Amino acid sequence: MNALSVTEKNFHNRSRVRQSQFRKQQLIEATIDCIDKLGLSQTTLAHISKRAGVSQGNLIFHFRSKDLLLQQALRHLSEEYLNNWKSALNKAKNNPIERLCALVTASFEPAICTRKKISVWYAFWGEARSRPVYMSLCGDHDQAFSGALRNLCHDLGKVTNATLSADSASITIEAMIDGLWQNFLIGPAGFNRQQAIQEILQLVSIIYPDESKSIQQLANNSRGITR
Amino acid sequence: MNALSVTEKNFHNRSRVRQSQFRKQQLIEATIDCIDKLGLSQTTLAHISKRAGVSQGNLIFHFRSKDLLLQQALRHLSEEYLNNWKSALNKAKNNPIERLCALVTASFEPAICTRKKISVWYAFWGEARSRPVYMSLCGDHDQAFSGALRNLCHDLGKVTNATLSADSASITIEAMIDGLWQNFLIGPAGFNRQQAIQEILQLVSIIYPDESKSIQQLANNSRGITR
DNA sequence: GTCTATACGGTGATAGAC
DNA sequence: GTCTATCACCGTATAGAC
Repeated sequence: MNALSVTEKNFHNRSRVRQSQFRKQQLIEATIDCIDKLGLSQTTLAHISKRAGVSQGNLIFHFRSKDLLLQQALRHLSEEYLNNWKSALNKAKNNPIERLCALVTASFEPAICTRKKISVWYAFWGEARSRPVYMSLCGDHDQAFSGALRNLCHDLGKVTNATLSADSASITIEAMIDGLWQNFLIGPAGFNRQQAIQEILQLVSIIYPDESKSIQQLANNSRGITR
Repeated sequence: MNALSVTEKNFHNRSRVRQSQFRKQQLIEATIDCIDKLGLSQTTLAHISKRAGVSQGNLIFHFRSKDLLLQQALRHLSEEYLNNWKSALNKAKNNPIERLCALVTASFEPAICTRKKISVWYAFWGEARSRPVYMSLCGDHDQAFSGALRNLCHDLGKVTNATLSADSASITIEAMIDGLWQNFLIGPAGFNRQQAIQEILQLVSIIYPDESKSIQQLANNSRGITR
């Protein structure tokens, strides 16, 4: 085996791998669609394959079993969520209140916060107790987020007045985010992302009253962006 | 048919109805256990009947179909939840802040707030989009609660200082309750009801800062009771 | 009301051609 | 990689005895 053939092989492997990855992504999307539309209990390989426009055998070929396919779907959502808030945090300036607002509003960005995806999250959460795999996939994303939020609240508590302890602030803010998410699923009809962001930033404002003006500014900016 | 026979018939009917109701309740409990332990997607008549100690045919006899059984299970949870906060509200004094605290802490009473029941709620929410029946069963309970909460926040806003508008306050408090519930399912290991109540009352305190002392008193009382 | 036995359809997964 | 054909199983629901 000479150098050239190795390069060629790598090239082709990579290309194949990429195509395979792309196909997998596509099948995962179809799976998520089905879970949203049918619920986990009625999501079958038949439905998924039909929606994806491939054969049932093809699904098994790519994921080995239905179980692993569902796990990959959850993993996909989880990583997407993780990447989203991490990049939001990276884009934010070093100012702690800006970082907090960035983290907090990230959960309501259009890429993450859709009725479909939230519905699928709930489907998995509903089975999390019976499937440790789901639980750990959910738990990992959750712990990282909680940790980042808690750190920011601690930092912020050192530089500005707070009406709650750092730990309480982070628990409160996170619970509020989760609760607002639920509104997209079973809440009032007109509820939307702008409203969610507005409410959560108001909450941050009453936790850190001295920062309310800068928070208001950030809110105005983000409103401009998301429109 | 004379008067006596009618009375007798009513008596026997009532007795039978009651026994039947009791049996149904028992079967619903088994169903909830299964949804918690297995998830909705693996909850089968076989598992439920085994857990309840009856035959599979018996289940169908009482509920006509698996679908209706699941609906009854959800309805059971929903009514239990509704009755719980309504009776908490009835027991509370007329003082608006006490009423708000009663409503808010009701969601964390031991009868309602167990890991098992929360897990089952999530299972149903996860299928709510695909099953309009579930959605409306969830939505009804939710709307009544939201309405009561909103009214209380409006009343309270008239008699005391508030850092949020009445509408925002009620949205925030409700989201916080929902988000705290999620902590029981996938949150940190040590999370418990006392902590949840403490956090939610702190939130109420910073929304209605002038009431924080009386809220603190109520918190101490409830801690004594729940221990 | 409760049981057992059974019908029937759908489900995940395999085998093998292309 | 993708398909079709096929299998073995498990799910709900029914029928009918007790």
